[in-house]
Amino acid sequence: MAMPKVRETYHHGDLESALLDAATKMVGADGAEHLSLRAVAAEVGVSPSAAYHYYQEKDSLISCVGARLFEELADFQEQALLKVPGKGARAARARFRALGRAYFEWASMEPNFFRLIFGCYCSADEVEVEVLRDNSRAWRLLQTCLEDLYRTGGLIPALRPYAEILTWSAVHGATALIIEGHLPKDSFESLLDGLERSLGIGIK
Amino acid sequence: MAMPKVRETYHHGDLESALLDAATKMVGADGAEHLSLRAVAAEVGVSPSAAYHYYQEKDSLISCVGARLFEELADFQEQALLKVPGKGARAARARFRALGRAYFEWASMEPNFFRLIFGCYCSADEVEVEVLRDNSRAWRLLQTCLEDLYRTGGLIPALRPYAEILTWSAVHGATALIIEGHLPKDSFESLLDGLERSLGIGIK
DNA sequence: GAATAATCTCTACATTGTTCAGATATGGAG
DNA sequence: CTCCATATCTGAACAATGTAGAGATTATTC
Repeated sequence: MAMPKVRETYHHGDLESALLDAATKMVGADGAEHLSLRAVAAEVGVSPSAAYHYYQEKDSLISCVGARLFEELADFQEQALLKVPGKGARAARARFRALGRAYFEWASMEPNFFRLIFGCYCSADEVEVEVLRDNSRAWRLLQTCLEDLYRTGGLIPALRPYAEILTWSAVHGATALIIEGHLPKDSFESLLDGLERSLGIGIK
Repeated sequence: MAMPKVRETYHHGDLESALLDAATKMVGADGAEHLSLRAVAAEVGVSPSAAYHYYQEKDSLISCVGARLFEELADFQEQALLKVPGKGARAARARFRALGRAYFEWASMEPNFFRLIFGCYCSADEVEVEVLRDNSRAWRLLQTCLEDLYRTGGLIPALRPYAEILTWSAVHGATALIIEGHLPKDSFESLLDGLERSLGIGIK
């Protein structure tokens, strides 16, 4: 564990994001369920109460970490997509795989991040479900990817209406099950194979 | 909150399972992350330390709750299967849907149960993954269901090798996403439709 | 440079998981 | 029936936690 920082100025300068950074790091290392507000404050070199000027309670801080991680996941998927340019069916298929792999790889790198954003700390209210989904960047990435596949003929037309929910559910489910040890790691590639074949993706 | 019990005998009689029962109830109501050992002991009418004769630590108790819930989920799915007898393709297809629905319904009834058994408290070691999966009752239910479908011709043969992982991943993923509010509730039926169509289940 | 606001510290409190010495009851041997 | 070993439970204690509030310290604005 890193030595708690000692600062010279009374005012920290950017305590809010310093707390967020420290909390993010510690969530990755130990899981959100073991995060201690006091430990975060100590790591930043500040008294426990100081945190309450920026976060109403410990759970608010955790939620903010979650919000940031949602963006990071989307970033990671976007980066993966950028490595697969092109407009044809072949490229569309490669993007589909890249998208799924990125999801799984991101989760595998820091399982505690994945657990946080899809666990109880970050669950959405019933009201905002529809809004949330349509505005989520990751969801839109998948949508355009499937639309590309559809246009280039790399997706069975009759399955188009189900492609999004099927893909997202399967990729998310496999990732979650593998991370918690209910499926072996190598089953993710099998899942992708199965998804492609069952959706008729990339049939030559 | 129920009044803490007061018992007359010094020895409780069946403290181990009483603690398990109380813990299970409280996990359902408040989530495993908010479970308090002291509260469980108080509910049973016993001092906090008494629990340590049966569970090494708080997390052991939680894990035991999880183990019981795994069985309950399998029971629930078995019950759902019993309502759909028959040997033909039609029955096999109905069982397939019943299995998926049971999974989702069980999780919807008590989301905190689902969160517990598929969260960090119940994750399996890497070593026991293979053993665990093959010995899991729920997994075998799905296996025989898909085998029935395959034999009766209600499943595209080329997809047979992928059917299990695809189905489990998709059903689990959709359930998890819906429970945490990332997908609307009614999308589960769409998912089942999509799964059936993409696997070629029940094509007349 | 003085008043006001923002930022941070200190102390305090209730609650938690956990430990351990000791109290209490139970079951079996004589 | 009695006594003793053993299983079972209690009580007090400890360190750590989240959080509240009063006060100290620095920044900002006029």
